[in-house]
Amino acid sequence: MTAPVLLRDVAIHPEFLSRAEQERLVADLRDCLRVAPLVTPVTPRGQKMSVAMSAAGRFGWVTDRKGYRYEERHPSGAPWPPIPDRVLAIWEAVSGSAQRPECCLINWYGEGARMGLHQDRDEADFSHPVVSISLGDDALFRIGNDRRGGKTESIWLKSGDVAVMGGAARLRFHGVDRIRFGSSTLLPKGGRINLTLRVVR
DNA sequence: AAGTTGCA
DNA sequence: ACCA
Repeated sequence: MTAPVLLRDVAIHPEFLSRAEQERLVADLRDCLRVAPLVTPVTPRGQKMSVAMSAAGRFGWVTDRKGYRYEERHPSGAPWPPIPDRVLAIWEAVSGSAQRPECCLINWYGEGARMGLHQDRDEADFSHPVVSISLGDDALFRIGNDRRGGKTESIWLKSGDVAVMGGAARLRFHGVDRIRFGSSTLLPKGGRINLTLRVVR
């Protein structure tokens, strides 16, 4: 395990997960997605997002014409599946938080998918970090400031990297500018899965 | 409002 | 690649 890299107060653990661990995680996630299939979310302004989304845990983050919020059920009406133990173990290893995450957002990036600069601020307590796990294709991650505007910095995240956004990084605007589609062999059809773990209440 | 585009 |  390599020492964490700091980028604008985000602690990035390169290659935190071995290839075998990544493969086991992907198998767990396939089980989750059978219960809670990926959906293409719509923003409150009616624009389709380019990422496909699902979740595990008590709460899932959702967006539609009504707004951004946490919901206890998938849009189908079914409860979200539990967060896999292997995912919880990563949180316990890096978060420094005594509380367990209540949401594991599952974002799937296909070719050309992006995530615009945004803040994670739909949670009640910002003293808990957000933990982000990268699986599959490389992603160009960008991080800025607590408010829109100003300088930003970017880094390529690779499969198995784990990023912790806590403290000064917790409310920074961040996003994904680009995916190097096909750069990893983890997912046979290509693409990237990002897991974000959060304490919601 | 977690998007999109045009321009430096 | 980056920003308004």
